[in-house]
Amino acid sequence: MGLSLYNTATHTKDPFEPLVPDTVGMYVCGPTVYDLAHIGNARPAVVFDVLYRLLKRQYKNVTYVRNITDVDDKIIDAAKRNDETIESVTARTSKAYHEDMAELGAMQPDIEPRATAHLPQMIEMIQNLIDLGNAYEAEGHVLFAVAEFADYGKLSRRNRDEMLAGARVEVAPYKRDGADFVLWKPSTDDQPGWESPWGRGRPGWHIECSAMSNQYLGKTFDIHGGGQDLIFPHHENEAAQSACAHDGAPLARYWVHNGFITIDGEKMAKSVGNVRSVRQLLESHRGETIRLAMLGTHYRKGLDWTDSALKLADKALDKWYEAVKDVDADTGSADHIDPAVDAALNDDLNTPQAITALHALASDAWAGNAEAAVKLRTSAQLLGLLGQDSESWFHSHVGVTLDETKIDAMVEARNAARAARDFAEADRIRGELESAGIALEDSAGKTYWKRSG
RNA sequence: GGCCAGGUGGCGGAGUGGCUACGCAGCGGCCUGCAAAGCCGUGAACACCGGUUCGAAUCCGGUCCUGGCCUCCA
Repeated sequence: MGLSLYNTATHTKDPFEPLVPDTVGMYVCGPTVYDLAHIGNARPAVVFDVLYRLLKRQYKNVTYVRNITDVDDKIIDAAKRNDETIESVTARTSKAYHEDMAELGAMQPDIEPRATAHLPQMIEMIQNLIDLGNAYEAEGHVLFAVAEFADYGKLSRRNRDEMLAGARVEVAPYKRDGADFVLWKPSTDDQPGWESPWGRGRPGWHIECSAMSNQYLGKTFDIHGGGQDLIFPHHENEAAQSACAHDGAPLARYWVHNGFITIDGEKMAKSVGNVRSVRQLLESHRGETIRLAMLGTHYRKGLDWTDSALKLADKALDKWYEAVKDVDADTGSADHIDPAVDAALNDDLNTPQAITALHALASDAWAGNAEAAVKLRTSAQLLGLLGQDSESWFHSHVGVTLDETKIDAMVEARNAARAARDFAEADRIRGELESAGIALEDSAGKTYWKRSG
């Protein structure tokens, strides 16, 4: 079963063939580190993590690059606002990003380049574009000359005339063409800056991805991913710069974009005041629950984030962890992967379909099919789920108030009461645990407890 | 205004021509000291109007509605 991916460049689901056999390069636009990651930042991290896991299974050499943008005006603003240095803002928020993504079960990319560590490469590429006549210097800025690149607008399917007609911002007077965009801009003394042939300044937003992807993955690589909002202008501009700098070689072969998240049907935005940080969600939900809730909708669709979706995910995980109770967490062997899960994922990452197949396995496992339980464990791990022991899943919860030794003692006391047929006492203990958020389950001679609510 | 996605049962969510997923919730039952979980059974949908076809949620045309982008944004 071969992988196919919906390619924004062709608008069709295309069979995936790497440029070099057995070798895949994937570049995903990572966070601008100026604030805590919100769930919109988390979606691509989780979606491309699933793709990464899938690719690693099928190809020998997979290189996953996800950048960290640590030079940006939003960072400058945040530093001013918090009366904090820029380095402190970027160090603090990228650390938080790593912690939060790890909680969601997202693996670290192979390479995580930082923009500020690649200034020489960016400057070189910009100079190269000037030399080739694709960029020009004007009032301390360097601008990309859109008119010199015939394919500009192809990826995002828009033409320059329409864009200019719809433009809602003043066009800077030094631009030759209203659509020209900044490769380099001057910095004032209180802004971060680097020496360059055009004076002290800093890079425009798009150039870092072109320079860094070139360094780690080469002129043309296989998969370029990110959120849908990046198609224009970010990816359009990256593609234009890179193609011009590389004699027309296309930047990426498959462009993969995830859809947006809304909150209770509304756009998530600072102006609406409904931005949910991952950190905040982790206060009341386990990371794995958030991850499953995210994978419950196909990645290209809009995802409405609601409490009921989280409850659904939590419930499903309870059921699955119960079904794989007797299967070690690290049983994973490719032989046990369910073909239906595999097929669903290979079909443009159809995670909802894969989840359906997991439900079917859980049913079989519940019916006593031990092989199905093993398959459930190993197949779920393709989606980065069911990676922990069932007991630690059930016992883990946020806001723990009772310690486990005490719970175990109470469970024992209750079982003693049950054995003595003192059901009033047994129920009293059950009630006490319940009000502390602990649910008991008597099954097959053993009593399990788990966190509820 | 331009471009791009969508509109599926009470809710979530797959499905590109026929076999009417799946999960949650509901209803009836089995099981259980109680409970939970599980199991069996069950009702319920394809925005609207035309068209193509033996047959359409699925293809074509139109209408209405929703979201995103066009400016920083995952």
